[in-house]
Amino acid sequence: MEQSDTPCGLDVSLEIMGGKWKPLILYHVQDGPTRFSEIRRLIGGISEKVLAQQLRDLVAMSVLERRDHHRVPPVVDYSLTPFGQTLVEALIPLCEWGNRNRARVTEISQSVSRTKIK
Amino acid sequence: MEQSDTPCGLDVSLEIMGGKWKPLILYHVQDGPTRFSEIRRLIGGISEKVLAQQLRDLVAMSVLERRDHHRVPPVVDYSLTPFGQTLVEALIPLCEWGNRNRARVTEISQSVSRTKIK
DNA sequence: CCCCACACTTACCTTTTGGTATGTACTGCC
DNA sequence: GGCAGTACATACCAAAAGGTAAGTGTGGGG
Repeated sequence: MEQSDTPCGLDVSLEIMGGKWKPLILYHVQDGPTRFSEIRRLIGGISEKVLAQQLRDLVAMSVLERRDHHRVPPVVDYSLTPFGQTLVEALIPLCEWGNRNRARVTEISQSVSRTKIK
Repeated sequence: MEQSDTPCGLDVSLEIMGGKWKPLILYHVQDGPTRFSEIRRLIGGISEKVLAQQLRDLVAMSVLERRDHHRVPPVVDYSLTPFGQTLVEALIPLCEWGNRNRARVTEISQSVSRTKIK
């Protein structure tokens, strides 16, 4: 399956943060411990099931740390591990690129979807 | 659907290069015009159908440029547009992160899949 | 007493993504 | 003459990802 010598590390990063939501999760957790429901509100559009799933994945990859405050009703929060912190730093240029090009990208993708309909 | 004010541009970048293969394609095209079959060989593991599809997407988003040399048997190559070049630059930190952490990530993901089996 | 909030889990279904196999028009090589 | 290679398209199918709706146990507010 792997037949190239993969000089580029993208396959590694994608194994951890590949998927629609994981980069967004990492980004929104970066300002300190964040609770489940707060992450959900920050991202917007993600379902509880999927968020729980992806958080479990990220914890398993030791990118995030889960803290259960053992209170009832439940209080749990998530924060970056030092390892996760380095990933987020590598992610920041992509954030900036996205912000710089937001207008252009929305414009292009609108014209693309218009030509698809016709 | 979009209910947060999305201060982070990741959603924009992900719209363009989200998916399993697109970042890899961009990476491998960066050294100049590259032919279809060459990209395929460089990446390894991608099918013709999917590659053709994603190349079309990337061209539609004006990240890549397609040149048909109008020869038979067909000769076509793909290269980064100036716009695409800026994206690849934002992608490089992730490559480097992946290369730095390749060993660690493979180790972790192996122990994860082991615990899943048991 | 009723309902909501919390942080999930589970069952079920739809959508998206990816893969396989085949075909195409043509040329160069043996 | 037959086969490989080129850059795809197309039909069909399998797998993965994601969404919806419901349930869980508890406590606090009305």
